[in-house]
Amino acid sequence: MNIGEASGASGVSAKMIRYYEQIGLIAPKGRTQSNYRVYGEQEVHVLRFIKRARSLGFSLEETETLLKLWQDKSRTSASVKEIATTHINDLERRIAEMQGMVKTLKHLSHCCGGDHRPDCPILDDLAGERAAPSDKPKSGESVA
Amino acid sequence: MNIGEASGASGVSAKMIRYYEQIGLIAPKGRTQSNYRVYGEQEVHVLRFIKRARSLGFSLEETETLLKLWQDKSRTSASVKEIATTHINDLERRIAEMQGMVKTLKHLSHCCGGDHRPDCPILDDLAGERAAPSDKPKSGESVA
DNA sequence: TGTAAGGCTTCCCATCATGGGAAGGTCAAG
DNA sequence: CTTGACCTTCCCATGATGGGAAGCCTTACA
Repeated sequence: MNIGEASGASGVSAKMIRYYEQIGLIAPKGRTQSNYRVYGEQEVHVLRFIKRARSLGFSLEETETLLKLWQDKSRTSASVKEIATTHINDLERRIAEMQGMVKTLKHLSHCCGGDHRPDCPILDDLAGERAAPSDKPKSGESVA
Repeated sequence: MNIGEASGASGVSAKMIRYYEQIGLIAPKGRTQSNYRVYGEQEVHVLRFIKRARSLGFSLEETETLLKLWQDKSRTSASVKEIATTHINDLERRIAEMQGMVKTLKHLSHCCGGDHRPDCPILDDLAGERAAPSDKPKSGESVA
């Protein structure tokens, strides 16, 4: 299988397959005489594993760890679960951060006329003219 | 005011102040004879505006637009509100995406013993051995 | 007044994951 | 044998930020 076919079979772009090889995440089964990368079912399976891990938001570093655990038959499920749990916490933290932004922005938008006049609570807030007291009850601590 | 003082007064790192200048977002009031950047209250105000916009998740490009609107006294609040609304939608889309990941991961984690044994539904899912049917009712469409 | 510390300058590099594109070799079909 | 589609490597770009080096400037202190 050429890289193009492996790409089609795995959903990972050829560009990314080469990149994953470069960073040591994967390797082709071999090369043809003309230096073309050759892949088999095994390699495509690994690529699909990576794609799925990425789609769940794992970084390539985490994905690499998961990949090693997958291939290590003596792993413990606890070691995998720990990575997943850490990742869940990370996602939830980022979600909460963005939800805070949304909450503030919705409040400001609600207060903004959205008409032809220049008066705008959104700009007032950005400029530091406190027009949205409900979000920042204490000091000027950033949301992010 | 030197860049260091402007940084302290605005909460934007000196590194970032220089970068914002480089991309044309801001400019110092001037330079000293020895080529030091000089800032005034006005510039610090702009830096704080940028910082607040960033903390609400606006990109630098959006921030630039907001900054121009802020300085344009003939703007309409509708134009500002539109940017905010677009940004809210973007944030909500990303939040939903991550919530999907969390949902799947929590389900998998819940199914995972987290013990010393190697059996792990999380890895099984990544490997494509469908152990978590509740998330992917139809085809193999990625979450992301 | 000399010197040392610390601040400023520019320039280059790294991150993270991905894509674009150029220059050139290879393969398969016509 | 040519043409087009594929492959190779290499370089560059993204977005926002930080690190660090080399060298100049300023301030404070002895």
